[in-house]
Amino acid sequence: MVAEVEVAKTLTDEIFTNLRGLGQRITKERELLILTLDETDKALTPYELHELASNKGEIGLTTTYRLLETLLKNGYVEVFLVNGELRYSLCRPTHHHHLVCTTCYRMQDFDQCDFGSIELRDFNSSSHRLEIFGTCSTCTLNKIRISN
Amino acid sequence: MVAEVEVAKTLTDEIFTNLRGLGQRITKERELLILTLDETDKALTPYELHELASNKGEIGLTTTYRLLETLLKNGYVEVFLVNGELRYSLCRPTHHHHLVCTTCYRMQDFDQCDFGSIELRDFNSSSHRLEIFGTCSTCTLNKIRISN
DNA sequence: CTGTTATAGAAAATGATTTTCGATAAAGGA
DNA sequence: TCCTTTATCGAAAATCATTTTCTATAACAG
Repeated sequence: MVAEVEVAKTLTDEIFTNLRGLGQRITKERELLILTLDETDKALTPYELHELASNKGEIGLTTTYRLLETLLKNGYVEVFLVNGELRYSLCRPTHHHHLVCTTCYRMQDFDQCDFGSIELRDFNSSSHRLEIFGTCSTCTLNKIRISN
Repeated sequence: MVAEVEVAKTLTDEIFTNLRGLGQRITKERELLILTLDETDKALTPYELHELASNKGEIGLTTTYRLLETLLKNGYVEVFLVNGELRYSLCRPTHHHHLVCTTCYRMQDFDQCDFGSIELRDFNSSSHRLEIFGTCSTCTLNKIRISN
């Protein structure tokens, strides 16, 4: 028996494949937007994503909104409400939580989570969300530097 | 020595006092809005709050937005992003979490929380948020009833 | 009761998101 | 490779939520 080599798919490839499987087309615009989302670890507003992607090719803002909606529906993007704005960040549709820097909007995954075990009375829980807000190490250093 | 009887203030009275302390005025409109928020256990959109309060008196939508902003700034209201909409719910400015019914938007407080103890590398955490989404007992019953 | 000033509310402005619709191009099949 | 089908694109208009502006009103301190 030949050992099957399981090639770890990148997240972007997984998304492309999944969207194609749903009968959707991978256009150069969508590819560009998804790659742009993947390259940053910040949670972006639709406008910011559009700006970033526009540096690499022509993209409409409408298209940006449409792609975010599609990704959201399929669990490949999460929305955060930070400082009153909605920000989007690429993710795998699996269980995880986030550290959100409220200064630079950089995100880190955070996997410690005990909530499978919590007992709830009279409530049929389907999902939960844990977000930890604060300042990342880079922004903490910058603040110290600025105040000196 | 006479034992002081500590009268437990209602949340609404606490808010009125606090706002007055900040030099703000308690108008009949603000009173109406705050009482309306207090009477429901649902998280409301600004529009819904305005509708509800309008049943009891004349209120402008602008005033509704302004009050929500003030309460938010002072920690007496929390915002939730549910099904793509922002919803507000009255709360005490203390540490707690929520069960959110994604069907009727009713909220319950939820106090079990171990996150004081979590160790984070390279992240200066200032706050966190835990939201448990699901279906409350009433909505669960309704769904069963409807499907039969 | 009176004066000061925060607040109310209508209307306009803004800003974000969605819809519309003709033109284009992705992907599957011949 | 070349069609054919049809999902997607993008510009513009429409919509919707929220904020700002401005003047009249009313809360509350003295």
